[in-house]
Amino acid sequence: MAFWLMKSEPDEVSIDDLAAAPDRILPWFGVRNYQARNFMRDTMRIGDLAFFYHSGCAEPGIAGICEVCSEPYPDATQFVAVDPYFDPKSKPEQPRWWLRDVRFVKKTPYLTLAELRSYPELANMRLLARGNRLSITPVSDAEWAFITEQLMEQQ
DNA sequence: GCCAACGTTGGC
DNA sequence: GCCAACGTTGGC
Repeated sequence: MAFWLMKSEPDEVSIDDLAAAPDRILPWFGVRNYQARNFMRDTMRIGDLAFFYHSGCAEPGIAGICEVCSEPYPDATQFVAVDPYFDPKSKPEQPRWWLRDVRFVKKTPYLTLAELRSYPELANMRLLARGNRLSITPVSDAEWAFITEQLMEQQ
């Protein structure tokens, strides 16, 4: 099993939105970056766990954990002409953008970006790399263990 | 295949 | 709202 970090703007889809969705499942729509798409389409497996990260908000940070729960399938928004994620170059017979569903696992203590940056154990975390903009990044076993066991279990 | 121009992300 | 960093596009 692999671990991931997936960014979402909470104004669009937050951890609470995922928790409130039918069956607590939502498609991870809107990814329009090839590297992030490849992670989602080719590398992820059902059962992988991901940090649900809130970006583009007053205090960005990890808000919870979700689980990859479907095989990849085409992102429907790419074909909808009035959709913000419409891609006129993508054809239904050869979709460019793929996604998977994720299922709510739990909310966690909110770990801000600033706090994450303060731990030497996370110095090499992809999220924290200079200029990183990727919306889906791998998380190492050690990083996952440190965050879930050391940072989220404290009272 | 190079690279300038442009658009986007995302923290601040 | 600003701007650094990065990805994509398209002319050559």
